[in-house]
Amino acid sequence: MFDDQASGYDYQRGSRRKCTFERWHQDNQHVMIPLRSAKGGRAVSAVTKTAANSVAVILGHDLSSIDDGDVTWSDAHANFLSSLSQEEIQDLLTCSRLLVLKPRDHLFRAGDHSKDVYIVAEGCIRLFKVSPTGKETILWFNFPGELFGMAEIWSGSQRQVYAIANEATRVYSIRRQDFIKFLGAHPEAAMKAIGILSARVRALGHTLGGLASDNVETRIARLLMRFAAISSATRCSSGVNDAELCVNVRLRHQDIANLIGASRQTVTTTLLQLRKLGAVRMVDHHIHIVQADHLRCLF
Amino acid sequence: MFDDQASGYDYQRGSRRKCTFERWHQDNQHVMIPLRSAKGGRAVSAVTKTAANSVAVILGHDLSSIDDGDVTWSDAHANFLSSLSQEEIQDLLTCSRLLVLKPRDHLFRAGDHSKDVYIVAEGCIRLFKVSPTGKETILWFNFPGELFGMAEIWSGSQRQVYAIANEATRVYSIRRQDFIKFLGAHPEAAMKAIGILSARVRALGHTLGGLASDNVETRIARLLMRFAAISSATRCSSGVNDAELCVNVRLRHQDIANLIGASRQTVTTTLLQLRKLGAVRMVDHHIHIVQADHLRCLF
DNA sequence: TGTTTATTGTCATCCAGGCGACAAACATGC
DNA sequence: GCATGTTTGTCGCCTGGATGACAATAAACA
Repeated sequence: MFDDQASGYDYQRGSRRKCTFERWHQDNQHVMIPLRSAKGGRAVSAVTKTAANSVAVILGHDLSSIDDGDVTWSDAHANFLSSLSQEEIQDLLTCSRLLVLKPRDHLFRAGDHSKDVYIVAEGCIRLFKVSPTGKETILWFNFPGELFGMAEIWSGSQRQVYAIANEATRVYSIRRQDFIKFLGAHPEAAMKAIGILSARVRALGHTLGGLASDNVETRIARLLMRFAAISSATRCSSGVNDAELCVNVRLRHQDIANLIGASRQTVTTTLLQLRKLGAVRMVDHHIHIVQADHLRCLF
Repeated sequence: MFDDQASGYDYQRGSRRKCTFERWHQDNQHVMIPLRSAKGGRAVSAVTKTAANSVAVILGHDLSSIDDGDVTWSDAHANFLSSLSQEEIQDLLTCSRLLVLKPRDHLFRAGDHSKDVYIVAEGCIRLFKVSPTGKETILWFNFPGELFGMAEIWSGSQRQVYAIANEATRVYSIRRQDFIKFLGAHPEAAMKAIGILSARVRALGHTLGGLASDNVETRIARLLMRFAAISSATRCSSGVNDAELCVNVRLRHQDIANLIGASRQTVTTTLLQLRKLGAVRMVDHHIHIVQADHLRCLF
C-alpha cells in the first residue's frame, strides 16, 4: 500500500510533488499521514494501563527560562501536571488511561473525532498540520507534563492537526467529559488551563510574526534559542562548556524545515553557515549553541 | 516628531527599510507604533463611562458560519458577550469601564503593562505585531462582542502585541483581577473563555499552516472567505445578488498584505487578477465574492 | 557483514514575490 | 477650489529560497 514511499532518495516527509501526491489518498482517510517508512505508522498500538506510576519523572521537570527576548516559550511549554496539587493530580489521573506509543505511532489525525485531551508522561509528541499539497507544518512539540489536544475539544468538530509520537512516548489520555468535569471541580486547574492556552496563543502569534517577516536564518536562530530554553532542564550529559546552550531535542533538518516553513536544503545550508561561523556546533547528533549572542543578534 | 512619516508616496505602514527605521525609536517606547499620520495615534483618549447601554447592538450579532472548509473562523470570532447569561453580563459589565476610541487610537502597545481584558462594544480593534524591521503582521480583528487581551493577562509579562482601533470603537475594559474573579465565580463563563482561546489557537494554527505552504493567491482567497464568513451578519446594504458573499470589513490592500504576510503590491496585483476572472468585484469600497467556488478551489 | 533505508551535504536552475519608483485616483480639510 | 495626505494601479529589477538531482555518510536491519 505504501510501497512507493520507501523508494527514492531525498524523500521529504510529506512534501512531494503534486503529481505523485494523489497516491496518498488511496486510503479512505481524508489525508494520509506522510509516513516515513512502510511499517512506520502503526495505528494506536496502545497498551492501556491504569495510570499510577511514573509521575515522578515529570514533576522534576522544571523550566528555568533562558532569555530569548521574551518569556513566551517557557510559558508555552508550561508543565501542566506539575503545576497541579497532589489531590488534583490524583483526581485527574484516576480517570485517565495510559497509552504507550512507539516512535511514529500516531495518536490522532486531522479529521478524527477523538474527544480526548492528553498529557505527556514521557517522550515527545509532535503536533502538525498537513497542507493539501502534502507539506507538513509542525505547530509544536509536547514534552513531559504538557497538556495538549485541548483546542479541538471545545469545537464539536474534528481534529485539525496530526499528533504522532516523535519517539517512544507514553501519554495519559483523558476523556473530554472527564476533563471538563475535572476543570469544573477544580477552578484553579481551569485557570491553569487558560494560562496554557494563552501561552499557546502567544507562542503561535510569535511564530506567525516571525514567519511573515524574518528570513530563514533568523527563524532558525529563534527556533534554536527557543528549543534550548525548553530543553534546558534535561541538560545534555556530554558535560562540555557549560557556557554553551544545549538543544536537547532530536531534530532532523527536515523537522526544522517543517517547523519554520522552509525547505530541508535551505536548513542544511544555513545550519552549515552557522557552524562555520562558530555560532553552533554538533555534539553527537544534537546542536549546541556556542555563541548565543550571535544568534540573538540575528533576531 | 513624526514629520517624516507623511512624506513620500507608497508608504507602507511600518515596512520601511532598515536604514530609516531608526527614526521610529526617537520615542522612549520600545517600538513606536507605525502611525499613519502625524496626528493619527492619540494616546488612549478614552471617555470613561459606567458601562450600561449599547449591549443590544452586540447581542443581535449572530454568526451563521459560511463553510470555508472548516468552522474555524466562526468559532474564533465567537461572540463572548452574547454567549453569557443576563446575570453574567451584568456581573461582568458592572466592573467594567467603557472606553471610547477614535479611529487609530491605540488601546495598548507591545511592551505595555496594561492588565486588562477587553470586550468590543462596537467598532473594530486590530491586533498586530511589529517586527524589529517595522513590518506589521495582523493577528486578527476583534468585532463587537468579542473578548480579547486575554492571552497576555496570564503571563505576568508585558503585552506582546499592539491593539488599535480600526475605526470609531468602544470597548469595555475589565481589570485583570476582576476578570479572574468573574471567571472563578462563573465556571460556565470560564469554559467559554477556554473555548475562545481554543478557537484562537486553532485559527492561528490554520493561518500558520497557510502561510507556510500556500502562495499569495491562495492566502488571499482564504482570507476573503474567512472575512465573508465573519461579516455575514452585518449584510451589506447594497442589496445586490444575494448569491454573492459580502466582505463587509474595511480592508485596504496594505491591511490584507499585513494579514497574509505579503507585500502591498502583490496583493493589489492578485486582487486585480481575481477581479478580471470575475471571482470577486468591488462594491463601494469593499469586496464582494461573486464566485465562492472559484476561491475555494484555490485552497 | 553485507544490504537497505534515513539523513546530511552540494549544486545548478528557476521563479514567486519583495522592493523601489511613479502616476492616477480618491479623500479630506481649510 | 486648492492643497495635502491616502490608497490603488503598474513596471522592471533582483534575490531568497524552493526544487530536483545526486553523492556521501550513518544508522538499521537481516
